[in-house]
Amino acid sequence: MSISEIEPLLEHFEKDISLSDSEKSQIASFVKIGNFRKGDYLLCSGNVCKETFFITSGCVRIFYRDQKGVEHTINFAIKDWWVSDIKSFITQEAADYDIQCLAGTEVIILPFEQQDQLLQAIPRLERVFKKKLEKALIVAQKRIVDGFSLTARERYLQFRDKYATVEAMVPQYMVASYLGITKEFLSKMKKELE
Amino acid sequence: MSISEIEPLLEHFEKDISLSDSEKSQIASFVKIGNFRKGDYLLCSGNVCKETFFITSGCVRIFYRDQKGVEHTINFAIKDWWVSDIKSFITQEAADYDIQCLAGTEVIILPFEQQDQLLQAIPRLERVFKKKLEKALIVAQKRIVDGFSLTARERYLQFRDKYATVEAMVPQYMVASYLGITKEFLSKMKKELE
DNA sequence: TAAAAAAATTAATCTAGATTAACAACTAAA
DNA sequence: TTTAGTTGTTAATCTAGATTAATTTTTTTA
Repeated sequence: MSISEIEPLLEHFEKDISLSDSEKSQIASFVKIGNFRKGDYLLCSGNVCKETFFITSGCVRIFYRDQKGVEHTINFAIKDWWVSDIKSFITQEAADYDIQCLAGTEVIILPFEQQDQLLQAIPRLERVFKKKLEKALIVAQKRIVDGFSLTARERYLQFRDKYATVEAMVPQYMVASYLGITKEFLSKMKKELE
Repeated sequence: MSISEIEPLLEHFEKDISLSDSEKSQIASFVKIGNFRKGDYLLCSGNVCKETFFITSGCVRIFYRDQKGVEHTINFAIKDWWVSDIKSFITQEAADYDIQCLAGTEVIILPFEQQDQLLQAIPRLERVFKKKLEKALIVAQKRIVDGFSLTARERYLQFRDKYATVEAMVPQYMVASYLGITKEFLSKMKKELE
């Protein structure tokens, strides 16, 4: 890959650390570009998650399909976010989750083996990846607590507030599955809210 | 601290990386020992979380007290687990959560400033801390999904299975608050399960 | 050892949100 | 421009789990 093609990723890294030109080309040599259409899967549960994706445009969701076939959205990801099934990626075992594009989506792909090499080549990046994990954990803990302490309505209002961009990009029934409620109930709630 | 006093922490680290004797004494110089009685707070919400705790004996829980004063248990921690309010610890801003001892508890304390120094002194430890974060994130994501896809009964059975040790150490109403149900409902469920 | 405090149980009643099912609106392709 | 697929709405009914409140059991402390 050329440096210009992975500019969004470099900018993302440079929020936390600064990079020399040679480091930039090193990074470019470890990643590749992916282009996907709406509906495409970046990962299917049951397969091993062999790469992490950095979204440069579009929108994806990661979700779990339960025993009854009901889908539960774990997260949406848009521009400047990372996605993967982290458990599968780390252990290189079968994934529990699916990752699906909700629009035409461009990603920068960091394969498992290259991630190791990348971190060996530029150990300062450890900090960046660590921060990413910390942030994700804080958000996940908050979501657990919110699930316990807030009503569906309060969770929806909070979501609408914080993720307006996402709400505009995804079908309503996926928002419901992110909030942990049925699409019917979300529809009812939205009507009440006018 | 002497090396022998922090043996459990060293063993914990040595699951992932090996340490020289001089590194061990370095570690010892960064941490201190804490001894708390049942009911004591390691952290009160509103204060800054100035340290991470590594539990060597006893049991603690981290919980959130909501607007109505209802407590929601985010996690229990026993021997060989770390606890802190990670958001507050990282940002050094006021904590949202409380950490309370549920029994006489011995901890090894790693203060905020010393963590930095420790990681600078022994950069290989970054990997250990990263693994810790990854594991915590995987568990948290699973918990979100379980909250959406399982009944209270299924969640309880799973908890009982996985955390039998913890269940034996903590009052039932805290298990309920971990599962996201009321103590009354847990009591009813347990009766049905016989 | 009694008294007080903390934890657990029970049962009746209530409700947020699920389920079901029919229908309507929108989108996209042929 | 029709057809089929996808997404969203509405309304009736149902239920897992909450709430309330009284009572019992267990633990702690004096």
